[in-house]
Amino acid sequence: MKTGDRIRRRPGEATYERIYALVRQIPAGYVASYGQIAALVGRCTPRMVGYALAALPADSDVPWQRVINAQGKISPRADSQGTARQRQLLEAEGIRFDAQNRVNWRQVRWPGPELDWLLANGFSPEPAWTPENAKS
DNA sequence: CACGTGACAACTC
DNA sequence: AGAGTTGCCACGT
Repeated sequence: MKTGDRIRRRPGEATYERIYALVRQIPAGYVASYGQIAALVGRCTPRMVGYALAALPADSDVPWQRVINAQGKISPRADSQGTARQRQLLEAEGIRFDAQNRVNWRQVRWPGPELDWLLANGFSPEPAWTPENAKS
């Protein structure tokens, strides 16, 4: 170990790629929060998840629309049309929004990947916390 | 409920 | 090679 090794990450596995790998596991009909993804990735902030998703190319195979904020709402961003598109994609997958434009977390929250998948892909078996849990 | 605070990697010159 | 730019959040008070 040299003095610059703050974060141990596997060679070739950039943080963004790990975020993408995780988001790819979210099945249609479920959504995850930025904080939930961040907790699974480890050494990652919810904001970074947003950064990573914002950097995705349009033709990406990552289901970015399945990640929303802890309030259960679609995060506003620069391109307002993108927000509408995200909602459209989610509704096509069966996600319902209430009058406040929020989803019902208890119904559609992604439980997370299988334990063996986590282990096989170098993720921590137990996420420290999720924002939704921390509040309650 | 509104506000301020915390905290990061990838890309582009 | 290094500095500057960019970008979809959560929490406590």
